[in-house]
Amino acid sequence: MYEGTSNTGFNVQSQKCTRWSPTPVQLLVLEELYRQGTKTPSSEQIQQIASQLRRFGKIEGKNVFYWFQNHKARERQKRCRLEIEETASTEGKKEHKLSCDILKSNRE
Amino acid sequence: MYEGTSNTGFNVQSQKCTRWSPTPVQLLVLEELYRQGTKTPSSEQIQQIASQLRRFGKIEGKNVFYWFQNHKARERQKRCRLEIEETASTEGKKEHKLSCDILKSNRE
DNA sequence: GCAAATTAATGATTTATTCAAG
DNA sequence: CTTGAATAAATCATTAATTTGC
Repeated sequence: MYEGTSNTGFNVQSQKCTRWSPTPVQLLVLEELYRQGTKTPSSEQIQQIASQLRRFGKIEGKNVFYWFQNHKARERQKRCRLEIEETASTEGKKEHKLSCDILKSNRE
Repeated sequence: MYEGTSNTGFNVQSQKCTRWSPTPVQLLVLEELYRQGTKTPSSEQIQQIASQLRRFGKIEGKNVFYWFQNHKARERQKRCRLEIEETASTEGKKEHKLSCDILKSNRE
């Protein structure tokens, strides 16, 4: 894992320059931006977002950049995992129309 | 419980149910399947489960589909009641207004 | 004990997302 | 950029538990 685990109890997470993590409000705003269509912001957008979010806590452009990159990747991973899970029993994509058929019977 | 104790004894399961509800045995089997890893069954699985469970009472594929959807969602709800950030009481309103500004400026 | 009234569970619908065809 | 496929989240609606007064 990380290096400073043992030794005397220096709290790596508390005050010094550990890795950035968003404050709750920053996270809320980032998620909202993502939802509204900002998936891969340009560097201009990144700087703008960072400077406005700086009001809620320390943040840099690269943090914003990484956040969007990671968030997009993880959303994709999540969906991939679900789809694989779903089709695990059958192999192909042939069973992908599943629930629609099932539901259609009583859907009028 | 289920059957009426005395003279009002209409069999609840037999005739006049608008919406399905699982018999105890059906519920046990569904829960066991879920516990064993069937979270979002494919349509094939759904049909198999339904026809096996039909032995214990009236049931359709869509009932199975809905049951897994609801069960998964509600299990998740009960396991995820942390991180209520929404409004941090005093700071909440002020920060919310500001985040709206941020979103507006970045929207287009 | 038993139903009417009320509350808690949960089945069924609708809505808002996601990724990735086309 | 638009749209298809497929949810999962949010919501609606009805059933079962329970509370309550008699």
